[in-house]
Amino acid sequence: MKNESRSRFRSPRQISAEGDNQALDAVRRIENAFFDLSRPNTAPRRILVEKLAELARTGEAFSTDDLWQGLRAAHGRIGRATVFRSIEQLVESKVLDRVELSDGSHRYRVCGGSHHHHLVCTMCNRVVDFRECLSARKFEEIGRQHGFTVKDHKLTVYGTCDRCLKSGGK
Amino acid sequence: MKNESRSRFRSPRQISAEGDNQALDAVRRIENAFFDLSRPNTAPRRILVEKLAELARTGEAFSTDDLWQGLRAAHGRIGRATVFRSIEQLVESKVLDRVELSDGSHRYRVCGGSHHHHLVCTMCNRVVDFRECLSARKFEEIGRQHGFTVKDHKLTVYGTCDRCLKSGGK
DNA sequence: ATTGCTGCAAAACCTTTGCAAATGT
DNA sequence: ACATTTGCAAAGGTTTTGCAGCAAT
Repeated sequence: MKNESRSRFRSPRQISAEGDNQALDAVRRIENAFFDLSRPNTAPRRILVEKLAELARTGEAFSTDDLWQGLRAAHGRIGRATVFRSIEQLVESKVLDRVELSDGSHRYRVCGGSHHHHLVCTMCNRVVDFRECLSARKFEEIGRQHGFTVKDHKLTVYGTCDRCLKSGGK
Repeated sequence: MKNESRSRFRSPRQISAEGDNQALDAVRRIENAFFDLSRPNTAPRRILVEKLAELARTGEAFSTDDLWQGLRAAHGRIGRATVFRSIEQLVESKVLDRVELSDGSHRYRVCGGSHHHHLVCTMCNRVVDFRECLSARKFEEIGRQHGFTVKDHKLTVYGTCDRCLKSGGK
């Protein structure tokens, strides 16, 4: 079993300290989300936390199937249902974001704690965060104009990332 | 088997129509969308146009199943597949908008020709348009900051409409 | 006559559910 | 011991696909 030290994992290339902090923060938030909901610290959950921490570090977006494959590759014998149930809980706990791709399918992503939205490459499905948004006042105003009490919002921007542009428009 | 990202290109831009008679305009745009893609003016399509014109008038959001049920009630003998294929084409042609509800499911909606976004009631799933948005310059800037060429975006606001608020919290 | 659409049914896809067995506390 | 979670398999719901027949041009 792995001993969780605070030392850094080997990083393939230099990643900003901010990124590492975010990943560490993510681990804490993932663990909290699980422990808030229930007691048992089970093997599948430890593996999940480990995997999600890795995904938090790289910022990769993944499908439920990606995650399932990754988990069983790392540890075999993990049920699909467990993955679905965990993802559901973690989305609920605001640890994961559900991102809608341009084709209508979904990916998940370990999200930083603060307000942000997503920029999605329509070719490679890479997802990147950004912070720009309308002001809270603007949203209230939109609600007021139509008789709604605004609770939440989602802004997703679609485009092509420079990697894909370079590697031939296709 | 993997879910290969299907090459689904989004069509360029929407036509600025801004007409007040949105329903009539919608009929024209629906017909154009069909005729642009193919020649045959078939019975199912005429029924579809009729039904969609009605939905444009009421501004109602509908699921694929809603539409299928509505069509067969109105005319019987319409295949599910035909409905799916038509919706796909019409979304492609920017005649229909795909709206994501707060639970992740989708509804469709005949959209006005001009730029707009959606305000969704999380209780009754009513959908309303609004025009507020970030400026085009802002989107370009977001893209530039992350090395993306921005093509499109989607802003969805979730809340509770006053009807639902009045009729008890639930 | 040719071309492309349509309905049907089957297949594929993705997600949820039921339950016995395993696991953590 | 007890409560909860897990894995499995089956079910559920939705969307896609293959194809023979049909309709429009």
